[in-house]
Amino acid sequence: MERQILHVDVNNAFLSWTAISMLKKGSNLDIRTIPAIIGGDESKRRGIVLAKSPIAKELGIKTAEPIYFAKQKCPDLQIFPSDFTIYRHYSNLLYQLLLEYTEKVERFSIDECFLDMTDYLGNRTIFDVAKEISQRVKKEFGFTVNIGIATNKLLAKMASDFQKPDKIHTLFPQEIPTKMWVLPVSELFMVGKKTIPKLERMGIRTIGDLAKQDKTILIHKFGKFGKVMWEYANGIDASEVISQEEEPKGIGNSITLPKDIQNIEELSEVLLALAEQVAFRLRKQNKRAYVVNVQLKTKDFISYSHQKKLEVPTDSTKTIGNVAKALLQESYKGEPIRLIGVRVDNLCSKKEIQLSLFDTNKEKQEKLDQTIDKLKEKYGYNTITIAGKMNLNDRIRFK
DNA sequence: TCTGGGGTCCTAGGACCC
DNA sequence: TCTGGGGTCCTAGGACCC
Repeated sequence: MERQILHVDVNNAFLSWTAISMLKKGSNLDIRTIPAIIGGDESKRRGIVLAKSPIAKELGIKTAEPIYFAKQKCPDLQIFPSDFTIYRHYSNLLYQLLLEYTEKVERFSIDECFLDMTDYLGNRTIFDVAKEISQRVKKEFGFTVNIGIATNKLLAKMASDFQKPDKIHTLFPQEIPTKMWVLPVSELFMVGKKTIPKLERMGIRTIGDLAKQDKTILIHKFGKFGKVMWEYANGIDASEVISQEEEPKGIGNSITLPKDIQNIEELSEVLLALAEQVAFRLRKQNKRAYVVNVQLKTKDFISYSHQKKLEVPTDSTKTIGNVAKALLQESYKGEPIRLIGVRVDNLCSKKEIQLSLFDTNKEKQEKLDQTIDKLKEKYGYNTITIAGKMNLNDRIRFK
């Protein structure tokens, strides 16, 4: 039996959500109607485009490009900062609305959901449901979505990407040649900027070219990824809509420094602050981590990382901080650093750990962490900080 | 020209074991 | 002298997504 899948994608999510939030606060300017973007802070060297208005798009401005470039394309571009508290709010509203139609809703990202409507249609058609969702979102929340209708997630996602905004598209198997194969191969999900030239050299320009390419050649050249690409090009995707929120596999915190830092003591300070946040989030999830990883990016945009697997998984601020510091000392080559980050991986849930008993020092540390966490929950994240971070807050902004 | 931050998954090579 | 093959674990790096 063919499945009935919807992909709901918020149009210009960050910009639309910022727009309606501004309107609600009494602004009489709808930034969706002017050349505008949501962007990072250029003075802090985080100046990239996160979302763009339709007019900005017409002027050739692209998501993730430097704001510097965007301004050259449009000198009177209006730039607004991002606010994830607002985005989470609207994302949740949308999610709750979608749950009224089926319990099988997958939150694919902050602004995209998949719905498996197969067993939830009753006497309605999938088109009725898509239309109703589209109209209700617009009327009840004030933003628009694109909806893709198909028999699997990949096709539904490709469909929602067709013409925007505020559109419903289908991509049924018989429509693949006329609607999908004609598109440039770069439009296919998972075909990124490194793969495009490789395919180009093989004479593959459209998704159709890729679909008709010999699968074994692709597998030989790209391994597993070749198989996936070929299947996607042919509209094959058996993956299920995962309604259950998946457990995180790792937690990271990184920052582009407002200025390059070449001093290991200063880098250590930043690292400890980042580690503190990672440990806090880890404990909030009731998890512990086996692997601690430190990532560095030089002023020349060369990235490298160093990691260590622990004998015993940890959620302790002190342990993660100390390991991270040691990793930094082992790997830092002395160049000016643009970005520094800490992440933890190989997580396990707290329950499944056999506690090493009689470790009074560790117990003390745990109690301290718990106390701090409670204060953070109650009074805000920056209430209590590790020594040395206080003066750092002036230089860096934390989430 | 200037280039975020959060993730996931895959691969390749070396260490080590039997 | 000449010197296996397979498996697992760990690390580093790279590709992709939003």
